[in-house]
Amino acid sequence: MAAPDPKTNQLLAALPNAEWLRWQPEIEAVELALGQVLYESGNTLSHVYFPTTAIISLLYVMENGASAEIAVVGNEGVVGIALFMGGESTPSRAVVQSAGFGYRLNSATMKDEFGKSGPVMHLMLRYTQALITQMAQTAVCNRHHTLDQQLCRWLLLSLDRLQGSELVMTQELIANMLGVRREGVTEAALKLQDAGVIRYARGRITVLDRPALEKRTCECYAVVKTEYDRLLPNKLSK
Amino acid sequence: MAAPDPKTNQLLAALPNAEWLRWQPEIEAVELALGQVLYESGNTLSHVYFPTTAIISLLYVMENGASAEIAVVGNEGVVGIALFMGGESTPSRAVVQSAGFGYRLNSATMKDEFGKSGPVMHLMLRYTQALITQMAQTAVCNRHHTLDQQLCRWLLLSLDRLQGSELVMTQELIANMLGVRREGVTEAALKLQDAGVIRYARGRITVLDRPALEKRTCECYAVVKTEYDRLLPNKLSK
DNA sequence: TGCTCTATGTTCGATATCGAACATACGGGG
DNA sequence: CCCCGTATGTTCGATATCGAACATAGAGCA
Repeated sequence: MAAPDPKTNQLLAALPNAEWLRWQPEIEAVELALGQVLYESGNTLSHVYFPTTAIISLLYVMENGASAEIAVVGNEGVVGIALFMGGESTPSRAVVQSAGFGYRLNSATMKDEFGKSGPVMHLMLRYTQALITQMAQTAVCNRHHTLDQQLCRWLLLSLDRLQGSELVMTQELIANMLGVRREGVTEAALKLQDAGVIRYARGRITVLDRPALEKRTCECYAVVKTEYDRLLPNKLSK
Repeated sequence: MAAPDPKTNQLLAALPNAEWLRWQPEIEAVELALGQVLYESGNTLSHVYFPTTAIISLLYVMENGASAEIAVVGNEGVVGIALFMGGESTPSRAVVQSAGFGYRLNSATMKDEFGKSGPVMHLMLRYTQALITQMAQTAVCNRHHTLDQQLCRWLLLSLDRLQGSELVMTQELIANMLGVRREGVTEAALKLQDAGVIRYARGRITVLDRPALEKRTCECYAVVKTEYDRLLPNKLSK
């Protein structure tokens, strides 16, 4: 399978032509395998990644090895904001949650472009604000909502970043993302399957009834979605 | 009580002299009363606030009225990052958690200064990255740690933003911040009081043994603290 | 002094999730 | 075709927190 058009990534697509022409020779297509680690907690970043068909999880791994997903990044975003935020690293890990393709840009070029201020900077910052909303809402959701609701939210956020309606993802992995036990995910997923909302088998989950998922999830999904739409309207992609 | 030196705020203190001289005529001292709302979810921000002695909570209020604190901002930071991130608003509310003073700058000036790129931008972005870490860690903590641990984390984060070791804060308010029931806070606080770590009475909490708090809290406190220290070293304040 | 409001303390059963152990079952490689 | 590893299903007691109701007690004010 060949790498998709770079403009499949919405941030790359939103670049004004002048910037895009400057970047074009620098960006590099990469295939991202399930489980691949794009950066490790505390390490200096060598590249930023613009996913096209892959989905990346930002997760925090605790001292005892348990983990929790802080945010998820797909073709709407970029992995490695610490680079242009000025911190160079973050205390989280970026892991490929769904295999696919993306493009990467070396850190020096990214920082150069960002430093020119202008449209690249504003685009990156608006995206970062949307990401902040996702993180904040994850905190709220972890506090107040049931595992059933959170699973729906997670499925919807993943779905929004995929082409079809099938996720290649075991319950075990979802449990790691949500920071709960695998058995809990099994129970919640069973309810959804019994209700005809999803169907799954051995690491493949198919969403059959998206509206039903939206009915079952908490307000957090809509808050995040609305904020992404507001900050990164698709008009930009034209 | 008079307003403290603006440079009590570490971001203002870290400004290079040229920027500081430009800002000085523009910043305005404000007294911030307990419970005062600096901005409301979704509203366009008219100012950014640099707390000196006050502490501000960023919290998300759910549809059903329950709330959860996403992050806390004291004299190390600034309230209203959405302004320079480009979003103008956020789906959260900023409330004064501890009365005190601060300075504010109107949004036009802030955006102007930020747009000049240079040191103001980099400072604001590094701060924003630290804030992102705090939010991310709040999500992790909400998922994995006990109320006892979270109360300790919360007390420590507040303490770091105060002068003395006394917090003016009822258990009811702490419960709102943490997104738990008041009774839960009472139980956790009782354990701490029985252990001689804190003492409290009718809305005043005194921390007697800070090291003990640090022993009882989870790793989240240290992660956040370390990241703030890394991104905003005190060298800047000189 | 006494009243009243607010802050804190206590108890109860209900519920969600955990932790662990074990059962089933699909599917690819030999 | 069978075996084995991985994915999923099931159960049980333990625990943390919830939700609600009620008890106590300091603090300010009439």
